[in-house]
Amino acid sequence: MTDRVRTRFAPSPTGYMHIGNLRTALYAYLFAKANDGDFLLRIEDTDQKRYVADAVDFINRTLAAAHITANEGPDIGGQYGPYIQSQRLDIYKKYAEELVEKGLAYRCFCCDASEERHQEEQEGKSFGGYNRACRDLPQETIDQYLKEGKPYVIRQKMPLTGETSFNDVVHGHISFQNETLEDQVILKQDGMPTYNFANVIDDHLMHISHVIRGTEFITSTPKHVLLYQFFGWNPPTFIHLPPVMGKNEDGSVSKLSKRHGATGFSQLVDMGYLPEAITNYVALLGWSPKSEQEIFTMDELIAKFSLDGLSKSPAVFDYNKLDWVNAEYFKAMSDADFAAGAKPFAEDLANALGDAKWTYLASLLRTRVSRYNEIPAQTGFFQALPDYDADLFNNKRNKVNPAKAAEILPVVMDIINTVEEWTPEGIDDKLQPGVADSGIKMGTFMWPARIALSGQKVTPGGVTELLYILGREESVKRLQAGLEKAKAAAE
RNA sequence: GGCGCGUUGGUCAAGUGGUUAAGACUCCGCCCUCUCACGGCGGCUUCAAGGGUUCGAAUCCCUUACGCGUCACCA
Repeated sequence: MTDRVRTRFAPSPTGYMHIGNLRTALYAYLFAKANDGDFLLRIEDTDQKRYVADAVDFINRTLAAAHITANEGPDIGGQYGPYIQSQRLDIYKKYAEELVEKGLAYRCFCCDASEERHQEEQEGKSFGGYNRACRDLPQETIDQYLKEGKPYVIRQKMPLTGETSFNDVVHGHISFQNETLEDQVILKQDGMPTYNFANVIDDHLMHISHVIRGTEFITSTPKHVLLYQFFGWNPPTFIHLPPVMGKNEDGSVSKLSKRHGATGFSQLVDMGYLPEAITNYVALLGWSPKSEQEIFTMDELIAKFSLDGLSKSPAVFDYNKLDWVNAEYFKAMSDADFAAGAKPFAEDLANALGDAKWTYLASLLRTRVSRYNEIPAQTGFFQALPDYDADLFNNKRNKVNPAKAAEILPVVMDIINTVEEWTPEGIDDKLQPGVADSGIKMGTFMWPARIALSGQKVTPGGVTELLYILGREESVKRLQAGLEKAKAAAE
């Protein structure tokens, strides 16, 4: 075999992919591409109990959205397929039998209800482990059981002494005492292989050169290494990634999961984060380009990615930083693209405004939101003037109060009456000189207008922009109502 | 509990025996300004603790603490 770099992403089909999993896929993809290698997708569905319908489709869609494309996989095929483990059962069976024949594995007829045993261990803290009762069964007994049709599993025969070690790219040399290794099941009663077995067989058969996966697999790696030895195969290079953590309510952290809120890739997209931004942020969680650049296209990531930038310690997922990254992408977008992307998040308003005004509004919003779903909160007043309090007319800094507002508002209305062309420029052409003529400071002058127009102190854009978007008729109506409100409050 | 891995500001993180310990996010202040935002400038806050080794340690060694992971016919 050549020394071509080949990596893989091997998820089990649960209908969910949080960004920790996505990151694993991303790094495997980046590393392969950075080295002109192949990246493949393999579905590890050896646990029928956990199988989720359409999960494979979901994984495909997620990877596609993140622009992570496989060279080989269930839908694309490839010369080492099939790429779905449940379709490779005869392969695992063959290799498991080979190990039994070599005396490196054995049939175990104990059939203990492992799930219950596991439960007990978890709760009772009795970390017993399998007692190896069937490890040295006499051949006659085995034949007898087989004839009776007694169900069995196949277990890996671990060495009882010595140690097994391997070199991990991020952690260095790691070794385990063989006596601590359980005679793990490699082939289940139902004929399915376990993860620890199928993984090794497939990685070898698919010529995987670098195994990139989470640290949770580091303790099972010696078992894998032993399996490679049993078969006389060269193990791949191991790269164990530190976990992505989520912040718990009490301030502690733990491995990212659904408990931590919306951390699924698709959930984040639904919130209005751009797939590119999510990928960009995730790339930086646990890997450093060792430069000050933080915004990367996928091609740049591929060009810059290298294993020595991987960190050993867990990283905490931070929405603040994701917001910032996403905002950077917004700032780099064209108004038209932003308007199009934002539309689904404010469908009614966009339709009511029409393309021209919606695009204009979007241009104002583009630097003011860090994800699309912040838009409704900032634009609700365009569709319906909120029932605001006249108290809003008070503003110390600009020396405005309801009485002052009652003086200013009529002037505003007079000015906009003179506007000929209802465009931002046309409005501003009258507004600017009008304010100057009034002798009132700009900030003071605009304050009551903004309140009357929007019913709130903070608006995306200034009065000119609000007037334009609202339209002449609606603007006058709101200014008039504001005047009444200010007058009433001034008395 | 055994085993494994980890620990640089609130978060991400550079740093590999000699640096004023980068940079980014967050937060705060100032400037710009028709509010907000953008942009510009500045500030707060860090080598988990204790022992060594060394002329010199965030960097090397040991111990402790803490965190995470793992001990399934789950992956």
